[in-house]
Amino acid sequence: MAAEYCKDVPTARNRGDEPATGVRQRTRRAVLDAALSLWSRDFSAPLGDIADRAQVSRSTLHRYFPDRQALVDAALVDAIETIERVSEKATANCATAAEELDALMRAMVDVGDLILFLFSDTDRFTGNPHWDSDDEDEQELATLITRAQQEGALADDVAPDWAVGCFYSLVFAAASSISAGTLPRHRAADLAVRTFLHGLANR
Amino acid sequence: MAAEYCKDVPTARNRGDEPATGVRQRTRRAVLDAALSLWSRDFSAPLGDIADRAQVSRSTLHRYFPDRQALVDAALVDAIETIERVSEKATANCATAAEELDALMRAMVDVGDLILFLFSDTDRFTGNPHWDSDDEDEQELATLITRAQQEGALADDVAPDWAVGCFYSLVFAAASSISAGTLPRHRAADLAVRTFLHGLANR
DNA sequence: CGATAATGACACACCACTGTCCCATTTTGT
DNA sequence: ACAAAATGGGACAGTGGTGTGTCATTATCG
Repeated sequence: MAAEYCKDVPTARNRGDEPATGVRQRTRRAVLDAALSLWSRDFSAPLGDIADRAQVSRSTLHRYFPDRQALVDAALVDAIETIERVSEKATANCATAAEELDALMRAMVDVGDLILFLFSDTDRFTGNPHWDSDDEDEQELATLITRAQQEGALADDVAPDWAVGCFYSLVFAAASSISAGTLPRHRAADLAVRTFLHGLANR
Repeated sequence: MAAEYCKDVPTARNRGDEPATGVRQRTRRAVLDAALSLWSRDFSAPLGDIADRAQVSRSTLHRYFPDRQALVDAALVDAIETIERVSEKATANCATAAEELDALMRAMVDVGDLILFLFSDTDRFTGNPHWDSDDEDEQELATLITRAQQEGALADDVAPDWAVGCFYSLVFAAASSISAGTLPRHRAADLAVRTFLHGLANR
């Protein structure tokens, strides 16, 4: 018999990248959300659990994402896209670098699950072709921090690498507090911003 | 035939809790260290990998820890014990609460792998009978923070819960930087302490 | 040296997750 | 109402981690 079998339905690659009309786009989104939601807490969560969370059969999940790796990749790019979109929107009209850091951190806290997914296990995506997109973001954050140092908002003698790691860690902490119900969202964001800006400010 | 079979050798429970002479104690330690080292980065690491890291056959590993859960429990209590011991030693002769926080954070950074193991996945040990021991530590840290607030070293309007989470997050960040080779140990510890104390200080 | 302790190397059976395939059923759009 | 699209629900084999057990070999200690 012939070589390629058209499986049963889509996979988004079986069709010529048409915008993925209504239904398909929605279930795809549901699966991605479920994956991000579960994998942000436990990356070893099986596909069956994700399908359940997405209220979809495992069959359907496999139709959209042939294997686990495909879903991982898709979740990765989706998370990065969302973060970039949210970040850009949040820092649209900021005067100073400090303001920008403030807004950026609050935006990150709002999508804390994605941060957890991306950074809770550093070498989870090493070697993934899509991971580069995020390196750019980190670089962008590093330059933003340098700018804040030049403006005097942050101390000069702080290693930018530390500032970046510190930034994400505090977002992480805030997101954890929120998801654990320890602190209300706005309060957690306030504290994270305050801790970051004061902690790295000039003495 | 009788009920219980003595397996092949120890398990530490088959014998009457004698101090576990030389060899046994050493291999047990090697396995625990391997488990903590691997699980601190990837909790789904299989027992075979741990046995390899400990330079021990999987058979031997199972002789010391009958099943995965037993090793998890043992690693948990061992990590907690180490942390408590190190903490106590570090904060032995501190005058102020701020000094104590400083020393405590540096001590935590030194055993960063254990912190990663314990806190990288919050609900990893929920329901574990041995997990309580650590709750006490967190409580102790909370009271220490309250004391620092009374002494004026930390701001009053900071929620103790946040301070605790923030404390561990910064330790986490420092440990990550060190293990990634981004920063030398002492530098990372300095920055973490500085960020914490300044970040939560009065304005 | 000799007895016991400790280990290594396998061979299994078991189970959960994965990926594939098929077919019946429901939903969507015309 | 009708055809195509989308889904659900299985059955199935492959795979990797786990736990148990046996036996031969090595290390340790009296």
